Amino acid sequence: MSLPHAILTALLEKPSSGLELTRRFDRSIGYFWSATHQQIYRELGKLEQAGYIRALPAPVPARGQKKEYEVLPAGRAELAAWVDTAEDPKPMRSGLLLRMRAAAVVGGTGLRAELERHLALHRRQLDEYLEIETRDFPPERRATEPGRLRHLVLRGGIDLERFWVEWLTHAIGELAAE
Amino acid sequence: MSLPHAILTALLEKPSSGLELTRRFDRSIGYFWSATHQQIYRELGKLEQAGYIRALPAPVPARGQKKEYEVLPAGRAELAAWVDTAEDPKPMRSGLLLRMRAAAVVGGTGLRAELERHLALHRRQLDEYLEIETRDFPPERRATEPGRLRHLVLRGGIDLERFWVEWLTHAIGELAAE
DNA sequence: CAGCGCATGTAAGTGGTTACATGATTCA
DNA sequence: TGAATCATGTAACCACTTACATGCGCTG
Repeated sequence: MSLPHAILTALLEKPSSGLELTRRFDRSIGYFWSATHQQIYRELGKLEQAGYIRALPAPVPARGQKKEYEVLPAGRAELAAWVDTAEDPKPMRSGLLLRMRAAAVVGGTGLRAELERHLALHRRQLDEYLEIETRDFPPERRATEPGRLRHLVLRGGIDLERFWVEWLTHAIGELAAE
Repeated sequence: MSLPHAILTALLEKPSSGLELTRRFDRSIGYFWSATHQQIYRELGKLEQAGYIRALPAPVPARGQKKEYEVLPAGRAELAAWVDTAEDPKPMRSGLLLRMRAAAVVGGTGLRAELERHLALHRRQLDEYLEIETRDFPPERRATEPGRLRHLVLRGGIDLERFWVEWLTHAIGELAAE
């Protein structure tokens, strides 16, 4: 039940239309809470009905016309309340680990290549995060509010990708040593 | 679309009833592909219909009676084929990181406590994995088939929990330094 | 024989994915 | 004016979650 809160956060950072939100999800919030444009439009409708956001008055309201949304006080209050709720981490789900476990039972020749492929993908993601870090968080901005929290979030993404790169490298080495 | 393959893997490791599978998911395969008993029963029905598994002949087939399943050759073939397919890693989804990003916008007083809580949970999970490692994978078994792949999978779980513990510890330290 | 735990299931609801539909704008 | 692109939306489907229902077997 977190998509609406992801959208509220994004809209507070900057009022946007549905498609703009979609794009921003693709390269920012979506790194830890992804969403497609269909989800976003549906959710925008619900949030508007709930009185959490409103569409800025548009000259010609019609299908195919851009519609900008902004967060209302009730929406900000809802988000602030949600921030202070507790929620257990969801158990992880990794198709790759599952594949590996299955390979331990039935064998399989393509596993090595699949590990290499994932390694390349995670390396690319790591590089992307590191670029964002040097661009948006120069050392002097890292310790000051409100950048500190956002930098910690990015750090989480970076360290997670590093974990994958290291584990995959290790796994490939083990498989090669057969 | 991986639950059926998780079940096939588990059944190949050891033929089981639905409830036994549920329990084994809770403390083994479920660490990287969790499932509830409702999902498992439903999926067992589908797998049986597809001819991938069969129920071992029971003395009294009736509701409330235990039903053991075993994998048929077609099921093993399906699993072997699946192991050699490619699949991109799904973008991660973390409610905690989202909360943190929201806190950067609307503030929030409970974030610190929530981080501590998650830290405790991840520490406990890490300990559990480490116990499994010392119990099931003594050093001499780690390099030999077929334990090597399974040990790599466990290693993945361990390193992932270590990542969380380290990141959370760092984040809590940063927040304390206000 | 009542109550509890084991075991298998059904039903309804939610959230996310995939495929498609429609209107507006721009530009060759 | 027709094709490409921007922008908003609908519909069907699928996986997962939550709540509940039912029957068997053992034990007090």
